[in-house]
Amino acid sequence: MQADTKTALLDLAERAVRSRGYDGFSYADLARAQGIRKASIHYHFPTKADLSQNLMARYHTRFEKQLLRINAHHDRPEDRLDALVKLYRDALNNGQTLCLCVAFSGSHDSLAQPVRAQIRAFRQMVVDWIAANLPSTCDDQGSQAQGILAQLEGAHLAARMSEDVSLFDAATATLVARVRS
Amino acid sequence: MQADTKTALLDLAERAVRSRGYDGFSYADLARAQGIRKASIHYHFPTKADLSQNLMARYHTRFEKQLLRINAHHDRPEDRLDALVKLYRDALNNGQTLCLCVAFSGSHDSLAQPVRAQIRAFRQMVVDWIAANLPSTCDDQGSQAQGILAQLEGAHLAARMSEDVSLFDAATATLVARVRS
DNA sequence: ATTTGCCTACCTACTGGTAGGTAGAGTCCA
DNA sequence: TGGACTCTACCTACCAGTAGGTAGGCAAAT
Repeated sequence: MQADTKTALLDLAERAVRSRGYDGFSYADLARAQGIRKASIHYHFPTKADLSQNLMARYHTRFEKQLLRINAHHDRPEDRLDALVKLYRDALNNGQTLCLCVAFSGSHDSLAQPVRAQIRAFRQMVVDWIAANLPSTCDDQGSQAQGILAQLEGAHLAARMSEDVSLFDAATATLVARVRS
Repeated sequence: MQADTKTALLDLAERAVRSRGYDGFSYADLARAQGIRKASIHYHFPTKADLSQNLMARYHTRFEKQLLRINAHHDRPEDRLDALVKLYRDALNNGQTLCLCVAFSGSHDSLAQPVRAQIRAFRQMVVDWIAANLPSTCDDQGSQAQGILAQLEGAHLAARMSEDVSLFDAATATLVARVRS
């Protein structure tokens, strides 16, 4: 089952990047975890850059789908923002993993150019969604959205460092309140 | 000049961690940059964990001093917050480096326990300073402060990924405005 | 018969860390 | 004054282990 192994490898790699960083995991780790040999990983993903691109592409589409689901389930801007915060909260996995985008950002210099572009595109996609779902009374929706995403990602970092999701809650408590006001 | 070399190594290592991450630099890199042999680095800092501890300790005291300087130069809470934002902006080095604390956070699993504790202590120190310098009209100063630090660190990530300091400006534009209101 | 998905076996370069040595400066005692 | 000793700050040479990556083979499925 090619597809199964490939997907399993992506799952393992995603968890690895999000918990240990891009420079913190190796093909050997992946091979061990999946129970196959290192060379077989190269069959599915010739290079680490290639693996990373697949990782980001999948993450992008998956995340975008979740944003659309939020739109489908909630009408009011405040509720949509609430749901976004919850989405990021879940992504934390109890303080064990960062958002893939945040995890990659720390290893900027080690990343291949296409991956960097994908990360920028991902951020822009999320910022655009936030901006579009801000109450129309907000002024300067662009900076508002950038600020909100920054706060969400920073809250991830804080919670990850203490392995404590309550730090995420504390750091985002003001978020929705700010938008409502 | 023992002190000079040791300081130079700390400077190099700090830049390395902040631009490439903890798992993204090696003793060999440092040795090359300083023009001495790898083994000589081990003379000054027996292990990488030891080096990291020195790094964080120095960063903590230096940063704390800068916060005290802000207090000495500004009286109004808004001005102090403004100065803090400027401090983080400068730390970005034009999108080339993260805050040391953020840079370490992504490699959580690779860090020695004492270093993790130092990072948590650093964050707490900054949060306490922010909380203490919030307008007294603010309610829930704890979450406010956590939220502000998160936004600053998230803004760092955004700017780092695009190597563009203007993203930091966009992501922090709402910050002081929020406190003033 | 070819493709798929894995394997063994290997490569070069590098990882953090260690063993043991040495030039030179400073200190201490006679 | 000069020999004995110690300390600093570096060195060469090495260790086991790991990094990402490659060449070529083999069995099963299509």
